[in-house]
Amino acid sequence: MSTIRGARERARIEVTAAIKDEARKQLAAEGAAKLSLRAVARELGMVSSALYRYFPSRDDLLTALIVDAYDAVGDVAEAARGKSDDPAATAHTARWTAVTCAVRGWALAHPHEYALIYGSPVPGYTAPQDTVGPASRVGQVLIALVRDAHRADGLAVPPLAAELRPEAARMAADLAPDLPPAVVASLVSAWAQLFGLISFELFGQFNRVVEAREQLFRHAVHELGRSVGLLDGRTPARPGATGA
Amino acid sequence: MSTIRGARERARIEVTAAIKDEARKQLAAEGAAKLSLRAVARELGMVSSALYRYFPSRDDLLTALIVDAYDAVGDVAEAARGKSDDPAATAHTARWTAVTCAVRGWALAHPHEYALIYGSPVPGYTAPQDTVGPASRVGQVLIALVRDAHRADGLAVPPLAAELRPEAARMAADLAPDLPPAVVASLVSAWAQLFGLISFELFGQFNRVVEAREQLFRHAVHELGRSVGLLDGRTPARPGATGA
DNA sequence: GTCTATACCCCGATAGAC
DNA sequence: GTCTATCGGGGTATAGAC
Repeated sequence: MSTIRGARERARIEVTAAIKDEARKQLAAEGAAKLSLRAVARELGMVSSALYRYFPSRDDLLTALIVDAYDAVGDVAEAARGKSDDPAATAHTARWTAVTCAVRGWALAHPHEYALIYGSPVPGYTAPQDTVGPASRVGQVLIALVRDAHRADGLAVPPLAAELRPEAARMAADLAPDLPPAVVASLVSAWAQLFGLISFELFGQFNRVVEAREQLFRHAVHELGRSVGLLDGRTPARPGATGA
Repeated sequence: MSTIRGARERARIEVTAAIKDEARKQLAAEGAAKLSLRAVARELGMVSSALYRYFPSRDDLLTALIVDAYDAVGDVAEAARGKSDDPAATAHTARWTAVTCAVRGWALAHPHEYALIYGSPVPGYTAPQDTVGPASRVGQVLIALVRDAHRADGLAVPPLAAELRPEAARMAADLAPDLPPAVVASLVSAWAQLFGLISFELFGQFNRVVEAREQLFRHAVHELGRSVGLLDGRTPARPGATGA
């Protein structure tokens, strides 16, 4: 009996995966707004009403795709933090570059899933609570990376406008109490700016403007790394530098 | 007879405007992917086939909305460049802040039109040539602003990675031959990063993360201004500075 | 868990009368 | 330039048989 239930569950998992795979194909063809259970069923040789046993509504399927996409890019970012281009474990800028380039690489390889999570919100769809954990993973990787750098080499703490000080303190308390508030504020900015670079490339704003996109990206994220205080070999010798 | 033609043309312009206004409302409710001529006609008390006298297809209506949106944000940016917060005409960072804040303000006031032009591309729609001019206007404003600063006070030319040098030269030749290539490359990056900040705020990535969004934005764009070489009062005294 | 059938909607686009 | 009518699609979701 347990084997029967096991077999049934296995089948269910397989069909669920097939539905999501087909849905991802449709995402590419028609976009998230037009994702339809019927079309997925048709392509799978099923009838639409059968899908409702797997996903109670179109929005639930969409949520599953969103969670999967956040997890996929989160996996890629975490893996890239583990192995950097540079063998020296202390080369934190190399890791910063590795993580940001890995995120860009995933986005270029999965443009429609990227658009699903970092593009315009799907009209009429409101993300349930299930998505907030996965959505934070790339940010967590960046925080962890900067934290490592802070502990090992210190950071060149960036300047912080007076009007931003309370918010920086609040964000730091929320996100990384062990980091200087100015670093956390710059990191949140850098996080948004990083995805700005990727989105412009992916969404066509760089058409007829930028050709060597990887070079521009690497240059920009290198500067972003500096903006959050990463030192890339230089010893601080600047007033704001913090020790390990 | 000329008055008749005038009246007809006036009526045509008014109906065209009414169609676009209603289409913009639908953009907000359903998103660009689901924009439908039929729904627009229904809401206007017309029949769908009548709309085809004004827009030969759904995509043509979409194109008109896209061009209008680019022109609207372009207008706002150009106006903000004219009048800055700071009375001193040479306060180029103040103008930089004014322009970027104006763009953000327009985006917050018109989130769906913003999503139409800076969000995920509409599936199945390819932008015709008509959009490329209007699409470049904000970028042109930023270039003009930096050019003014360059002529008046000089710029602190940012560092330029060797691998980016050819592309920077190419972009400079295309976009602003009178500016140092390193400045042009940084400006293109800053342009993308600026919209990254706005998109994250608008598309919900800052939910539960950033509260004082205007303060964070102002801080970030101030740093972006520095990254392209704006001096904000400081005299350069740095090796890369260029005179007027 | 899959099927058929159904209720009740939506769309783009065109033809031809007025 | 607006209308009716039409072609030929599309969709979500449920009921009920098997």
